[in-house]
This record gives sequence, C-alpha cells and structure tokens, in this order.
Amino acid sequence: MQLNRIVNFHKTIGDKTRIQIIALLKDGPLHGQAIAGKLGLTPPTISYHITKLRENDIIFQRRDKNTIYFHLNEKKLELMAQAILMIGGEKELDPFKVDDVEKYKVIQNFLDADGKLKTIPAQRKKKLIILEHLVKGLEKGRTYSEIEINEHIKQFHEDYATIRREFIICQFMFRQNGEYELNPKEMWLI
Amino acid sequence: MQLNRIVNFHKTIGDKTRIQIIALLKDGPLHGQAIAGKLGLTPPTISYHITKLRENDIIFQRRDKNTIYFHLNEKKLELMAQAILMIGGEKELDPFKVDDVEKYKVIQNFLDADGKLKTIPAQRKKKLIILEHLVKGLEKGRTYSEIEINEHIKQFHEDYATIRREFIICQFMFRQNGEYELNPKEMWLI
DNA sequence: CATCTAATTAGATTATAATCTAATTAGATA
DNA sequence: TATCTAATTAGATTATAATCTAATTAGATG
Repeated sequence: MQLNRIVNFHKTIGDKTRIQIIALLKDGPLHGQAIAGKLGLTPPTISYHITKLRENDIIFQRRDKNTIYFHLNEKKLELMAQAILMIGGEKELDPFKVDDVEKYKVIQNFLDADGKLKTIPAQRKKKLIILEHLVKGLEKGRTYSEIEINEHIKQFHEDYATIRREFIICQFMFRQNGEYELNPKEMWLI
Repeated sequence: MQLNRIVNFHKTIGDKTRIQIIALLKDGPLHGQAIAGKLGLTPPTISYHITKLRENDIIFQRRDKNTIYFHLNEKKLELMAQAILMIGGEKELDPFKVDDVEKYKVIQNFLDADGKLKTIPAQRKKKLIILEHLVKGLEKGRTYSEIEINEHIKQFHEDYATIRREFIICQFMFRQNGEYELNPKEMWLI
C-alpha cells in the first residue's frame, strides 16, 4: 500500500534526532559513535534511529574493519520529495513496484555480512532490487570511467563485468563514448 | 529554527489519518463531518487532526453559513517537498523569513471571525503574510481576468483595487495584457 | 584464542500522540 | 430569543515512540 510507504517515510523524518542525523550525513558518511558524540546521545539510541532510517532506505552502510559507516541515500530523499505531491493520485501501475521491507529482505538474502554479493539474483525483480542497491553511493549527474565503475562494483563482487553490463541493460546507467553515467530517472521500483 | 519547521511538517504528515485527509482534500474542499464520515472517525478526532494540519499551514478554511470547508494548501506541499532536499544547508538568509506560528498569529489579528480582512497591515512583513493568505485558493499556472481577481478579493475586503495592486507590487501576481497570473515562485516568506 | 572495539538487542522508563465520550461554544435561522 | 447544526474543547484512556543502562554479539587483531 503506497499510503503506508508515504506515512512511514514522513514519520521517520518527522523526528528531530533523525533529521539531525540526516543533516550530519549530508557532509559525508560517519560511524555510530561519531554521530552519538555529535548529538549528545548514547550509541544504542543512535542504533535505534539508524534502524528506522535504514528500514526506510534513507541511509545505507559500508563496513571498514570494525567500523560501520553510515551513508545518506540522497536519491531516496529526492524521490520522496516528489511523492508528497502525488498523495491521493496513486495508481499502483507497475508490477515491479515493491516496498522497502521487501527490498530489505532481498538485500539481506543476497549480501553476506560484509555487504558482499553472494550471487546475482536470477529473478528480474530481485535482480533490480540488488542493482539498485549497488548503485547507491554513485553520484547522479557525474560521469565515471569504466575503471571507476569496475572498482565500485568490486566492493561487492568479483565479476564486475557482468554487473556493469546489467547496469546498462536494466538502465541503471548509460554509457556514452566510454563514460558511464547514472540514469537520472530513478523510479525503478517505486 | 528551520529544523523545527521541517520536523513539525513531517511529523504532521507522518500520520495515516492526516495523509488520508490530505488525499480527500486533493479532490476539493470538504467540511468536518464529511471527513469524519469518510474516514470512520468522530468529529472531535477530525478537529484534532485539522488543528495540526492548520498549524502547519497545510490546510486553510472558509466558512459558508454554519459549515466550515477545509481546503488543501497545495502550495505548502510543493514548498516543503523542496525543503527536504535542503536539510543541513540552512542559511537563514532572508530577514522576512517567518514561521507558521507567527503567520498564524498575524492572520488571527487581521482577519475577523468571518475571515474578512479588518485592515491592511502597514508593516511590510505583516502585509506579506496577509497577502500570502489572500492568494491561497488561487491556482498556480492559471490566468484570471481582472473581474475574477476582484471577486476573489471581495471575499475578504471591499477595497479590491488596493489589494489587487498590492498583489502586483509585492509580486504575488503578474499582469500581462489584462490577465492576472500567480507568481509560480512562491518562496516569499519561507 | 583472548581481548579489544563498535554495534546491536533486551528490558525498563518516560514522554508523546491518537482517539473516544461528554460538555461547550459559535453561528444561523425560525 | 429559542433552537438547530457544526465545530471545538476538556478530560480520560490507550497506543506509540524515544531514550537510557546493562547485557550481548560480531569482527579485528595481538
């Protein structure tokens, strides 16, 4: 139900602590203790809020040794900014529409604890969810060389060539004279 | 504090009942009992939610005899949709920036119980708040004849000519060969 | 494998928020 | 002015949510 998605998103960002976390992450990723320190709250409290933000796909995370860095998913904010205007006009047109809980489950299933991709999903819908996850962190409107894309993908999977091809086939990215760029239209699964 | 404004806005629309009210009002104004009926809730509950929506300038109201019709302030939704993206980048640049509580007070002071304008404020800031209030209900992107604008203003005040002129001077509207149109940029007081 | 660091979960407490019924207010009209 | 209609306020109840301390888990590293 589209309505619940919108309600949950706004309930999530309708909290001072969580807006502060978003504001902090605007300037780049941070780990939990850093956030707790800056906001004068305890790590469990931050965990609590981070969980809500993550469940709503507003942040994602990358581990570096013992430390988990939280990143803002700016794309989601842009997307939901638009969604306010569509309240009441929901049509549920796209069969590939999927909610955040479902996305979350698929991501859990296909990534191991390191955030490495175990296998590439065969089912189209699941594959789209995973590809969407893998382009998080790439900037919209910026061009990348093939080498940069390969490096980015290698964080998740050895077989960068296949995944790079999937990015193009599924239109998450465009290639133009050897340069890669994110598809600015990012409504794939919403 | 800009942060609180954003938090309150999202807290307000982060509620299923209130999103449903917004969705209903997308199709045109309704009175309290009608909303209560459609949502299966009691009038006091609707009053409670309406108060929150009104405090955040998401709806406004017009009385017709005994019945108060609630209207959606679509401009506010568009405005706040943009605001999500500016979290963390607040500068507080404009001295005419003003919060919803302040607006609300000014509107209370200058309008009588019927919603009629008692006097036109002399102070610029207050005048802007009132003019902004008076253009609520006009559609963006649509053109109006002078007669239509006059009629619209007469709902609030006899001296439509002065107010019509203020709309132009303060750039709430543009005039082009006898037709009037709302200024699509509507960030006046935010 | 013992230990360190960072994050999360469990459980309790406190603070907010949503909803109802009953009482009250405000305006319209016979 | 008496009465009707619609909306709001008061007060109580119940449900959610935010935060803490203490305990636990997961990885990294000597």
